[in-house]
Amino acid sequence: MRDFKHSLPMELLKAREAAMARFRPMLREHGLTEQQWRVIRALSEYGKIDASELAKRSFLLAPSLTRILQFLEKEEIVRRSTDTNDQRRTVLVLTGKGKRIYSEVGPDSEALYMAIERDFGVDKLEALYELLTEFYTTLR
Amino acid sequence: MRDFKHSLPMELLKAREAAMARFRPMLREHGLTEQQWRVIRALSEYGKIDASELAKRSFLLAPSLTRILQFLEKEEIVRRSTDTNDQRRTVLVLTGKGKRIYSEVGPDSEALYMAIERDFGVDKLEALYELLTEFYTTLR
DNA sequence: TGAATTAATTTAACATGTTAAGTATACTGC
DNA sequence: GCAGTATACTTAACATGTTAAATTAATTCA
Repeated sequence: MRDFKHSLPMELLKAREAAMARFRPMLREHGLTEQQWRVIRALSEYGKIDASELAKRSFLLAPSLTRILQFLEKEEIVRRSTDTNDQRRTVLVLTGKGKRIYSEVGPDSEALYMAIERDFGVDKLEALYELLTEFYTTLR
Repeated sequence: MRDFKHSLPMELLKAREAAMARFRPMLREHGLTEQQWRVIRALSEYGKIDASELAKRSFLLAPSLTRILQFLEKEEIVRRSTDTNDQRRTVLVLTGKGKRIYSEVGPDSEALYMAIERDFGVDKLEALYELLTEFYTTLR
């Protein structure tokens, strides 16, 4: 039987956890979870998009996104409206508050990325990105 | 601001999800979650160990492990006892049923690993393991 | 056109992730 | 030997992950 140390999902989890251990405290300072930040970031980059698109961009399952949007709407970080051409669709945008939060968290996030690049090396980080992308592209 | 496509935690998540998408249906057939399987696997490899050790081996936080062990004990997959030298510690072992489950799931898991090796390439998979290990070792 | 099907989102139910607080036992130094 | 501290879990509370089912609005096609 394969050595437990070579459990691929667990190794990916460990790497992810090592990264998140750096980001999580910073996000917590801003009162956000990782997933809420992913949604804010996606909305900031892609502007006005519907929930399906947002789910893809932020890599969240629909039920998770539903709950997160309920929270973000309550906090007045996002605003929702109904697509006029397709009433099944919800369209999301960042509010002023949402944009302000993005502009506050963004630089902190960027600083942590640069620290990771410094510690691990830009070249190796690029190689890792490359392998990861190739991996999940191949497996699909 | 960094391109959203270069979000490291998300890329790691995507890779992990691509792998789990293959394992999850198989585990479901056996009535297990990924985490329950990690616990069974760790107990099978390391024998009789206490909860702290088990948490480390299966990479689970203590509260998650507590709940998982409650489930596995109810299902009579693991048996718990108290360490005689340190009554704070819980010691876990697989039951006969637990060992049987391990022997049934193990080969299915192995087959999926071999399929991944075939699709992605053993060499690249090794390189990925290498980079991942180096990454989380460096970041700690 | 209207019944059947498909698509977008939500709800439900249960498992796990995450942080903080609680409980019981062991250890340490005076 | 005992007060104070540390350790090993467990519980609590809330957020997210995962699957299935429900709801509502579009689409299809006989």
